[in-house]
Amino acid sequence: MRTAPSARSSRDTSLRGHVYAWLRDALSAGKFVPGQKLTFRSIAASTNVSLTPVREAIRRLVAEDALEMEPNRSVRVPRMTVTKLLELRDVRIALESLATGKAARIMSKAEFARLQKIAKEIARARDRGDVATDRMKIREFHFALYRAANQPILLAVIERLWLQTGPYLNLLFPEYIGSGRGVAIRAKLIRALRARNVAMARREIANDIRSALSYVASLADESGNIVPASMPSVRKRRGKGQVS
Amino acid sequence: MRTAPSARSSRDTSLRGHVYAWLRDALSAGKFVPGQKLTFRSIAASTNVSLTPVREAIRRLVAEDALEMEPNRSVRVPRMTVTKLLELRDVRIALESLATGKAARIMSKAEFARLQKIAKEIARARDRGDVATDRMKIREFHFALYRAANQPILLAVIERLWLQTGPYLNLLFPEYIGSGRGVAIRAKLIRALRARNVAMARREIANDIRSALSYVASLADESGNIVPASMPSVRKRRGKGQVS
DNA sequence: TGTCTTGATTTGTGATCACAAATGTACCGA
DNA sequence: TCGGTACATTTGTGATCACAAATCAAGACA
Repeated sequence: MRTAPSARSSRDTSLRGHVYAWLRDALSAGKFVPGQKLTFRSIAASTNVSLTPVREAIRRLVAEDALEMEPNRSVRVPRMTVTKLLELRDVRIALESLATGKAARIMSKAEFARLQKIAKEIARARDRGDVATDRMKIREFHFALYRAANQPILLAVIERLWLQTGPYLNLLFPEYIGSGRGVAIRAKLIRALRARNVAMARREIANDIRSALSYVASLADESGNIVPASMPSVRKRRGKGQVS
Repeated sequence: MRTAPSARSSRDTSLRGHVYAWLRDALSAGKFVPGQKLTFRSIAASTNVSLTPVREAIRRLVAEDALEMEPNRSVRVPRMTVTKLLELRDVRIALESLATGKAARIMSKAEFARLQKIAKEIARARDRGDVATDRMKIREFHFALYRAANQPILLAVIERLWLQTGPYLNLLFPEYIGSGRGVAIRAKLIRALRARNVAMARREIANDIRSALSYVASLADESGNIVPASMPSVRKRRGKGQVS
């Protein structure tokens, strides 16, 4: 297996690293309600550690824009808006095109094969309706590609952006995913990579990101807010973290 | 005056914010030797605070890749290499071109004027050989432009990248700066912006970054390391943080 | 009923302490 | 002279405490 969601903090044995991973995974999985306030002590209780490591973990997430810290010094799960999502879309297109272009030039046969294999696994998971591994494999596909570019700084920036896009990619299921748009693009992408056609590879990855995130953006309500799927039966005590 | 180096942490009255700003400015100014190990207690002593806020400030810098944390849990000032610098160059080109393109579309007259004014101030500082304000104004010019793009996420990412490029831009003085290459590009850039010529504006900002950072990269020694200028008379006790 | 005030509680911040891992140093044997 | 071991010191980590700012909950008054 060895999924290793984040390549950078793999072997972090510290408590702070543990809390960080716990929070990051919870955020990615959409286990928090956007706008929800997180208190240090409640997280400390959930993870069975003292305040100290919790504080440092939260501070890191804040630095990565995965959490927001308000002037009144309370931390909240960021809300997603169309504006923000479209901005993330454009930044991701710029950076992931760059990474794809670099990868197209230097990828090895083994890396082509790995991509192909992951694409097959995505198709298989999709056939049996396994949304969880479908999502995981999509992420794996993208990062296998970007890692092949051999650009650690670029990779780190892209990882942070994915952390922000976080749970909202769940909204692609089942409609967008079912449309087969992603499959077609991925096929063309692999073909372009194999041919070392840099321009075409860049175009395809850009298409993939653009169509997916534009679709998610189209799901916004009238006030521009976007609510992630797979949420934990929304808390009764509304009003607290909601409209502000 | 009101320089406000980082728009995000402007009004941070906390001790941790103070330490963060202190460290960030010291890093940007090249007051630390690359590879130098920083101890929590020494920074706490320098800033007259306890370990707690120092730890959180350092953690933030680490998250922003402005400091490195080794597996043996010691934090060091990152060393710059040609490889890293060229990667930063390409990422910066991608993102700052994007920001410039957006800005070109929506900039107001007032913002054009502000850019023009800063360009004049750069020229004036240069005439009197004032390197310090020259550098500061160049930064101001770029960020006035990027801020005009009205893309907060993009701006935050760009800020982090500049933090990494940090003191190495000092190496542009006096040779590259004296070549007048930057001045010519900036003039064309402003013209393109005024004409709302997106493609040309993007091309010019890309040229600016590419030529500047490629020049810095050319200053690397035979082993690929790059040493910043304006350093504090290198510590006698070598061997500690040097070649490893 | 709605608004302001007052007091109780929650919550983030910073300092301090204890401890273990990492580092440095002196001493020993080959 | 070189390599390794034992001990002392430094240094990051995590827990705990004190405190002030923020938040909440009643109660008073209009």
